Amino acid sequence: MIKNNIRVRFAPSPTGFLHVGGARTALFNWLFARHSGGTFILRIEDTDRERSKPEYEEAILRDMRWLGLDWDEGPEAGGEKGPYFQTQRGSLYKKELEKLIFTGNAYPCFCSQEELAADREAQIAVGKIYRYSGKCAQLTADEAEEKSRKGELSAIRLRVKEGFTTFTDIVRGQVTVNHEEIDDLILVRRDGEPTYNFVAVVDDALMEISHVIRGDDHLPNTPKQILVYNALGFKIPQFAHIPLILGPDRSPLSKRHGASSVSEFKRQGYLPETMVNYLALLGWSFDGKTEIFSQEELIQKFSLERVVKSAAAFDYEKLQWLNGHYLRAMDDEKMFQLCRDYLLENKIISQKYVQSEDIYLRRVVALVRGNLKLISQIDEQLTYFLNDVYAYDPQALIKFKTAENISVFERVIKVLNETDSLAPIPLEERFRKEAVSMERKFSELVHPMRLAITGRTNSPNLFEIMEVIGKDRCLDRLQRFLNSIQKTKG
RNA sequence: GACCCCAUCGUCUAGAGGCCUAGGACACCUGGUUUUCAUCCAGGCAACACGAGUUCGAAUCUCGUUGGGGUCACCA
Repeated sequence: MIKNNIRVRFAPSPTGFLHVGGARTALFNWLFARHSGGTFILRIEDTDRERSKPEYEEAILRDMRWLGLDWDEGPEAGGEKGPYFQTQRGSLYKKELEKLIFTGNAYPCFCSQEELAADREAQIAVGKIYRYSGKCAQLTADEAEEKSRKGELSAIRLRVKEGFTTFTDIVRGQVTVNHEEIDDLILVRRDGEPTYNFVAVVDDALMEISHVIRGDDHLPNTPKQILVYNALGFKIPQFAHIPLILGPDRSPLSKRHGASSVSEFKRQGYLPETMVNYLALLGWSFDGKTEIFSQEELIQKFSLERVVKSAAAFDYEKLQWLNGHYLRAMDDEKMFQLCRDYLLENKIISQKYVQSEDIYLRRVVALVRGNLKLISQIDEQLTYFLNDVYAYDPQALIKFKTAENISVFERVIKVLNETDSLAPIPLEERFRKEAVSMERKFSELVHPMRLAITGRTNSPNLFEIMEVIGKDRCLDRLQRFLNSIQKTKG
């Protein structure tokens, strides 16, 4: 496919799992790229060597793939503008830094951390806002050289002149910041490591990023970065800052609200199509009416102009409803595979059982799937299919374990014994007739039977269950229930 | 605290001066379908944060107040 000049990127730090906020940022970038025929780039911002871990990096790639967010350039994909790991781009930063020093847009700062800290405290004590004094900005080239010759270490700062920076954000509109609000920011630390606001700009510029789509939290960084773009002589990209995702209590979404990382949602039994659809709806809408979007429809309909400005609270209930929707729409084979994988992963059933009972399991899943909103709920739907001994619902037990039900169960067992085929429709017909002849309501027959055969008051179609479980097991279960009534009531 | 951003039902949102007695979805409530649950169907509850302007007319424009969020690092 021929790509145009639209290039966007998602740039996670491998310091943790992929958070839903990050996932949505990635999604919006991806949708924008796919919609416009542009290029989607994945860049790993791993310069925080203490917190970055390879396992997080792997997890992020895995979760991105699970969501279906494929990247055109980046780790494992390669690309012309690499490397795509910041830790491998040191020489590029060095080269750009030299440009800045040569043009006088950056200068060495010899102030020690202690000095700066003291300065800060002094200013705060007087009730002023802390700003770097600009002391080292005054140093002449000779003075600076003299200091370095004496072995004094320096950080490198950007020289910020007076004035205002204005930019137009695609979702926020025009934003203006007075340079008084901006310090002479550090570009390279005393230890030689470049800082985020410097490397992000260099990377975005060198990778020819046309649209920077990222979280709201970067909005205050943007004027600083524009200053760096200008100092470097690079073209400024378009910016689009998307609002943050909050928890149900409107504080930033975190683990204490429940699941907050993509892998956690996956583990709980959510589908990737659910996550993509829901995340797209969180902060974006098409017409305010349509709720269900396939990935193709999202690509076709997405636009940054329709991204909302305000932060959205994550609604776990709506997510679950959506998942139920996608689960219902799924074909039996895929549903079976997902359930089987879930049951195997959580060691609820063994590989051996899956192999020997393949047909049985398929029929069971097809039966109970109607009640699932999460794949993980398959577990508790399965109890009476996997075990012949199970607890009875206590309330229902009181209701149905009655002396008068003795004759009911005797009849039911007799009828079932005389029945050869358990095909659900004729079987139901047979019991309907039986209810009439017993002068009982059909439900008065079905409910006690359900309790005996499943242990519960609700289940899928009882007669389909009976067919799947088989005549012998059903008779055993009915007989066992009858015996227990006779023992206490007889 | 300073600076920046935001503000429509409980939640996600539609709404870009008259189409709004504010629409849709989740949740909730009622009824229907079903052997039960789930589904499905029908209906209901429920919001323009507040106060001043501008205007013939404001959810929509302006200002202020309040509330929420973000950022203020030699973290990313």
